[in-house]
Amino acid sequence: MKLEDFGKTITFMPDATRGAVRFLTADQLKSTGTKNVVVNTLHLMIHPGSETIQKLGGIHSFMNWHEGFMLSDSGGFQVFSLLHSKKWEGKIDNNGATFKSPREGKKYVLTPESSIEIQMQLGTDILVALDDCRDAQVDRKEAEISVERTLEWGRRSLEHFKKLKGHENGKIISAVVQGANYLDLREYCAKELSKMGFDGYNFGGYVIDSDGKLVVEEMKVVIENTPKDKFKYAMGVGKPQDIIDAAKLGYTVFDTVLVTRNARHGTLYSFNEENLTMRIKNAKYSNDLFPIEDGCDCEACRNHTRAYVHHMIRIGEATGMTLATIHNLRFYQRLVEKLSIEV
RNA sequence: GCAGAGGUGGCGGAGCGGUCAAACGCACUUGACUGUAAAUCAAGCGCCUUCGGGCUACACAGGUUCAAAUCCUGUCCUCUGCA
Repeated sequence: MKLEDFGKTITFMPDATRGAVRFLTADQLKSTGTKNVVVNTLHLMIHPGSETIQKLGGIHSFMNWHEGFMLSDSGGFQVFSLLHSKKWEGKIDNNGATFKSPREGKKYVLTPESSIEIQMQLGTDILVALDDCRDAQVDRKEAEISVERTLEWGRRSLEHFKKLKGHENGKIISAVVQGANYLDLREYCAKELSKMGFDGYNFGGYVIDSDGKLVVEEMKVVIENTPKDKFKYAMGVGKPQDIIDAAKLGYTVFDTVLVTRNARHGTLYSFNEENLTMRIKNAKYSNDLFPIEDGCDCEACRNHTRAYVHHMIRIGEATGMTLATIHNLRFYQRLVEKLSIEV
């Protein structure tokens, strides 16, 4: 597939935040039908460092992943999940964000320019402009700050991308639309970013409200106010139903941590279950000889019983997490295949 | 046999007169996780309940006390040292 066709069909990208989809080897990931994956700028910047990855031949080669494209998230989500939520010390101003890693006590600075620089060094194909990500329900004033900063950081990111000849080097760049749950701010942010001319537009912010519902109205506004011929990426979306709903709106690119994290925690997906999920750790599966999902062609379902996966996960054996992750990712790829046929 | 230590909920292990249905782990039951500081986190976990509370419990049997898992006596077990 050519990079200009990215997002023309629905794609689900697992998160390999620190350079691996947790508990899977590249071959195992490949077996799930996964093509494109997401890595994280901040986490790879801290370990092992973007220069190191560059010296080692780039992230594709480092991870031995050649099935599809790699997208690097800018670190904007960590501005929200680590700094705004005060899990890490640091500060955010109009120039950028400073993260103090509690593990090494070392400071890391992410500016629009440095984020792009790092992403170029990583060697990913699809870059993301740095943004100031916020919760879905921040107050109006905070949302306005977030939008203005995201616009300015978007402008600077794009400028730096061009300066480093991103397109000439075979890369594309997307921008993130912020605005929390204020529809007019979403519209404003989308329109302003669109004027700048990015290759794709991402719906950013925390994608679910306090009731756990996908913020559909906000997502719709962003679709309506960004160029039709550019890909739309719903960052962090989501539960199977959320992906179905977002795809109906026009989003074609998805990633979420839920698939793999749920797998590790024992929540598995199945089209045979009423709400599409089953909790494999539940006592009732302890002597169940059926596969996780009848009809699934993944390694876990072809070779193992629910009882086995139940046991492996309960005793904390890594094999259980691996099998569960393989199954959940295969489920998502099958989900996306179904959606592509319907769309 | 002698000397010492001890017997607490499914297990390990606190408590050593009242605030103890009993800390803290583990196990168990259920739930949550949405651009990953998550192999994490939360709730429940004697029995009954109209959710106010009630009942039975800390080896067993007695006793002291207003009050005992906690103090005393006896019985039965377990472990460690010495013979």
